[in-house]
Amino acid sequence: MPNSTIYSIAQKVGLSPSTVARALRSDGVCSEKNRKLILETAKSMGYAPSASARSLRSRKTHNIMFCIPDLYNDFYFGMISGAAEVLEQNGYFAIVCHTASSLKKELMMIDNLRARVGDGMIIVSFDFTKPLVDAMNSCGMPIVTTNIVENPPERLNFDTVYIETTEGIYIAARHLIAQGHEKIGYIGGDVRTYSARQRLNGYLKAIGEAGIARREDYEANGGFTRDGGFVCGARLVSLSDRPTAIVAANDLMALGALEACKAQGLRMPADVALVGMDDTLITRVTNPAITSVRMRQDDIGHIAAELLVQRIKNPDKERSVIMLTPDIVIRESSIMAGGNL
Amino acid sequence: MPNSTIYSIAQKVGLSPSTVARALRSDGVCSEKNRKLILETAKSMGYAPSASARSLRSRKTHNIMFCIPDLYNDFYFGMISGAAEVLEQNGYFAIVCHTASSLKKELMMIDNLRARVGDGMIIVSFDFTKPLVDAMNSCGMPIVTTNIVENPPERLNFDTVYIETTEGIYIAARHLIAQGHEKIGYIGGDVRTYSARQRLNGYLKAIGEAGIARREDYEANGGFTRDGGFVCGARLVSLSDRPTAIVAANDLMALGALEACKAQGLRMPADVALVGMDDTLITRVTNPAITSVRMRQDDIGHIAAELLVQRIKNPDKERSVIMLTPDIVIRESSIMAGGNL
DNA sequence: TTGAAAGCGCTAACAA
DNA sequence: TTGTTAGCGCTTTCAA
Repeated sequence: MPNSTIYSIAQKVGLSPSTVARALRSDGVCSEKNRKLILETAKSMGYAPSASARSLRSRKTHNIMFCIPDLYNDFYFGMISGAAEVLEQNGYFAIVCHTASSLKKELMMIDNLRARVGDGMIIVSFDFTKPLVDAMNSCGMPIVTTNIVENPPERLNFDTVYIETTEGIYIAARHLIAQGHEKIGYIGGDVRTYSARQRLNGYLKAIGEAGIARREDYEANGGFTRDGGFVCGARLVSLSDRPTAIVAANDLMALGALEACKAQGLRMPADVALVGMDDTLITRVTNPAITSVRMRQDDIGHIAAELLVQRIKNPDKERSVIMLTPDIVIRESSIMAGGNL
Repeated sequence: MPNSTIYSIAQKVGLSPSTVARALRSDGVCSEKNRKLILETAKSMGYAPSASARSLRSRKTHNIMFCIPDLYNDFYFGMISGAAEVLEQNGYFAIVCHTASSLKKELMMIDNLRARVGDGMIIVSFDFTKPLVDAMNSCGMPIVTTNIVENPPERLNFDTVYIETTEGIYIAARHLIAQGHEKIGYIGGDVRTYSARQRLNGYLKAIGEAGIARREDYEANGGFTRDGGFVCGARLVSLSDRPTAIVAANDLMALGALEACKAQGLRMPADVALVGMDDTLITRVTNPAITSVRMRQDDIGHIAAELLVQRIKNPDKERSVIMLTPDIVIRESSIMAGGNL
């Protein structure tokens, strides 16, 4: 059906193609009489402008590619909708691309960007390895990342908005300390990864500042999985000198830890208090609901989109790096009064 | 950076643009020597083919638009990945479009499809109202829906793959009946909606077949929300003649019902058995884990993609309507042995 | 206010 | 195997 063009319309109404084109765009100059005629004719002929012809000529697609490593994770929803909102306001359309954390796909997306599938890209990735960073750097198109690159080359050609992970865990631990806890266990990840080190540092900083001595037996590596959280949680709470509170470096591990506590018949938060991280749906479903650190996904999306729009308008502007600070959403798992199993 | 074209490359290597174009496409005929030269030159010049030029000329984008009403719902993940897999195998790239259940956005997406942003569309929508169905019908592009249209006009121009909702609830109730339950409560939705009526019918069919009399006080409208499930669940289990099992028409309501049972100190499944629907993540997080009807999202995605690919290859083929039958994933909430609170 | 003409970068005949 | 040519449908000068 959509096979009519400005030419076929022009022929039908007896005007030139350029007049038709002008009439069709809201901004183009055209007499009211002709515009009305043209619009009606276009409609009756089922006219739809060709996106490729338009963007070939105008060098604009009005699309923004939004690359997500894992759609199966509600962590990214807020980011997507935060960004989409801003993008729409600026006349862009967000194309969500699922990269499944695969470098190959990520590189493919960069190629698509270079092929002008979109006018710019927001990319979320677990690890910005050298090949990816190089591809992004040399691609010559506006890109915004939502993580900081750990060992960046001397010059990065893209903007970044990120949230302080270290601070997030710090806040979680501080919250527990403020509740009077002094024996605080920590379930994190493999410290060979940057992200896991950042988080552990947040924990260490908080207990250090509170004058609490570090205890190796209070630290565990749960691998960011629910099972890992369960195993580590079980181990922590079966220590003879049991921690009275646990910080888990993500909600999945917090869930595992919660289950471990229940399995051992411990009341939460009365016997063990718990804080997770990411503020995902899980935290609202468990019983007790889990206090969690909110990583401000919506703000990240918002700001990423704004940075991108600015960059498209002004490709030569200085690189922006914006840091956000997390906050904590307090639920039943960490509050002394009114807890139940 | 990606500003080199086949012309600039042709000039540099001293060959014609068409030779360059042929060399660049893997299928094009070209001497090995020249191809090598061209490929190297293209790489050194940072060449990236223009997606819009290519698709303007070839009338193909190799994109498929995948419209989802609610990204904040893991129900659709399986569908997306199931479809993406098939699409990728066929050389297509899935563009995920978030319509947020808004008719306006859905119509916008149809317009984008008509503008050839993609070669076809898979659309998931809560309600295929007349304006939407009309737009899809007259758009002249390949479309696949994953729901059945309730009151279709005489002729539909798109393929459909859907899952029998009625059957899903039927299976859920049958499962409970097979466990020996005779007092089975039902938490559904507003029967003014098609989907809620379908589900209720599944429940009625199952108990009818089992010779169990219908009891109005065993049927509740939970509005498909967690809170609704809680209220209805609480009401059901406080009946003097308490049901020993509950079918909830989605997992959110099942969660609410589970919480209501716990709140009343009832053991699950010993005192009350429970089955939900949709097999979302929730079911694995609760304690006990909730038995749920799996709506075979991955298969739906798979088949939708296959139907679409076929339709693109052969636009004139007969309309296909494929019906899938749900199955049930049995977890702790409905099995007599080994249940705990 | 309208029209003519050129060209965005590619593909696809066809000819050499 | 390579080159020539003619568009795909639009936007964008420039001229009328």
